[in-house]
Amino acid sequence: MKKDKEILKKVTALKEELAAVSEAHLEACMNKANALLSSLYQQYDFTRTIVHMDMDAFYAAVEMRDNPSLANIPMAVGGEDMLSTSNYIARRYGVRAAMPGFIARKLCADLVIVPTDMAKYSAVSRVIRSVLSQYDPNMTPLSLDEAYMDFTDHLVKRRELDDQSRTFPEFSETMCRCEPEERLGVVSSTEGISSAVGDGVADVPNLNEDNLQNSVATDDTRILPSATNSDTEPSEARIMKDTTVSTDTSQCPRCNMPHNPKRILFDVGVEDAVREMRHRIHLKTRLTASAGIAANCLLAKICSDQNKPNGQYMLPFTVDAVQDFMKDLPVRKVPGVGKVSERQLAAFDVKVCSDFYKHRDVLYFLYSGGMFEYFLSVYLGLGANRLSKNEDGPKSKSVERTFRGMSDPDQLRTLCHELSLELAEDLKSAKNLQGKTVTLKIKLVTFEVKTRSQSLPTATNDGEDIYNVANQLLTTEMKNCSSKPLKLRLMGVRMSNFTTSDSKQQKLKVIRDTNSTPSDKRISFLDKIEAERKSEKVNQSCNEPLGLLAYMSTDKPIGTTSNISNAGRNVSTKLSSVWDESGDVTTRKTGKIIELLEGASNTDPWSLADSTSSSVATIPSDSTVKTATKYGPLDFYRSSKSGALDPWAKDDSSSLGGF
DNA sequence: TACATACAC
DNA sequence: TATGGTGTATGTA
Repeated sequence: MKKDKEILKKVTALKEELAAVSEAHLEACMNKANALLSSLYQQYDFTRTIVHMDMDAFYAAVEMRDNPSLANIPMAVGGEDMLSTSNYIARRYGVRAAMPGFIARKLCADLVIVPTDMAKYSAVSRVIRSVLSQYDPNMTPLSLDEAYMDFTDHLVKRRELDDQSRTFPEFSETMCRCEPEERLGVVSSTEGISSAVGDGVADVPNLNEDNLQNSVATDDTRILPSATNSDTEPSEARIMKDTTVSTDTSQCPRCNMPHNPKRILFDVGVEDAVREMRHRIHLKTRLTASAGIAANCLLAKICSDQNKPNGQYMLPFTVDAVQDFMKDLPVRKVPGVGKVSERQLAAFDVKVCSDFYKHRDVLYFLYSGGMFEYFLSVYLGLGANRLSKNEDGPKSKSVERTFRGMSDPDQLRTLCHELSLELAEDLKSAKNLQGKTVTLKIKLVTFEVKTRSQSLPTATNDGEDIYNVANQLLTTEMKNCSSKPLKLRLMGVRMSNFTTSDSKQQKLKVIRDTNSTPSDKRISFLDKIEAERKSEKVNQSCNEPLGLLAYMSTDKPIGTTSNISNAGRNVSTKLSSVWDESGDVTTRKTGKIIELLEGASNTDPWSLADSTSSSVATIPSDSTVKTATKYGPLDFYRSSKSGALDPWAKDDSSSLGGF
């Protein structure tokens, strides 16, 4: 409603812009687009076979599995405030994920809402992943219930597998569904599996089939008809007619259920491989999955949605098939095109992917280069066909909480403190991550969202450090709109800009000192820094430009920008935070850290010009400069005898910040 | 770097 | 009866 208006406003603005543009300009846009198109066209690559698998209504399916009374009624998983997912019955009423519970109830009065149990879903997810890994050890999960796999290598190996390795028991609730684990010749670690069992998947008889003589009953094996087209049928439907039921009623020693004499043999082709994978997920979890098979991730992902639930779809590996498939695909199905983009694009008559082509001149004009290229590549059906290796840790960590309108500053501060401490704990348990950028997020009662961030010169994960920054940002915000009360419905704290083993990140270190600090203390602080560096196992050479951090005491607020001139060169700096003797961040309102990123000279005095006060300060020439040749940055501090010469004394004589 | 948006799950 | 939490990417300034 209100959102719609904003989108509309943006669209009309864009339309006006478009109307004002000359035809010649649009023609130029068309030419550019065509040029890009022909270069993109070169990029087709059908050498890999990518599979995207997606569990059907995952959370809801798990809950239905574990509580059969939920199986035939509309239900959803989540809270009254927000649903995570709904089962297919509830979907018929329009009940969807990301829908608040009270709206869902309006749509479906009988809706049963089951609370989320992430621990359980994680456990199930581990079991699923153990299956997926056997088809691609480098499988990359997108979430608990979704993953990409590159089947290329498996398909090669698969041709060498004997029938037995491609044979699995039929699914039956009341019979043994165990299978030998290593039959595909892929060593699978069973640790994850065994820990998952008992945890969250107690209902699955026994998933921990380490190996076993639970071999295949070959006489009763059904051969799948070789699949020629995309499969929409549930795998059970493929089981062949009636066969004599075996008289083998021996029990499985692991799950204590009778062996199922009925077996399914899966073929060596791609589609059977994927059907087999889905079947094995079903055997192990009693849950169904859908899958897409295509030449790249983009297509595979779109395809997995095609025959959902409990189906799969393969897009043939030819340019024609791909283009034909994309032609009529609604843009909304494209990953990355959400509600807003859909509306926006629709306003310019772009509804299906071929419209990306049809209106390429207009789109070229309207969108950024990156977005435009994405649109065209989507139109062509191009996408990554190597799975990214997920090797970098998280790029940010955050904690946020929604509550009922709150405006009391003390309460807000308390909350901010709690969030900061929580975040700190998260960071510590996440490989002791340390970050430099703290972001405060607030959502007003009006649903307006604001983020305010501030970067520190050094990384931290200390709760109080984080709070100091977050609270500073919060205070600024509260002051900033003091006319109104600043009523919030959400507050969040995020840390980003994590320190990596990159030399870049370790370029700068802080040296600080006060004149009240005896020199031994100063030295111990230097030692501390030194020790820190050693512990970070740095062995970078000194190719970086010399850097320096100086400390100055002031009452300027954080965020004040200053210009420092170093040998005639201006370097813009920003007041960011204050350290005490131990190097810990303590105060936020007084003090100043100045970073000089380049051009440090270790002999000349530095002159400092504060842009806000126009005052000029000069570092006395008796300053002592230390060079840390091994690590790159220049360490700089002044000898103890600063005295009256200290140019910064005028800023705050009480805590005279000497070097 | 700071901020707003959009998006996915 | 009143709309979540976590994380990523991108555009823009």
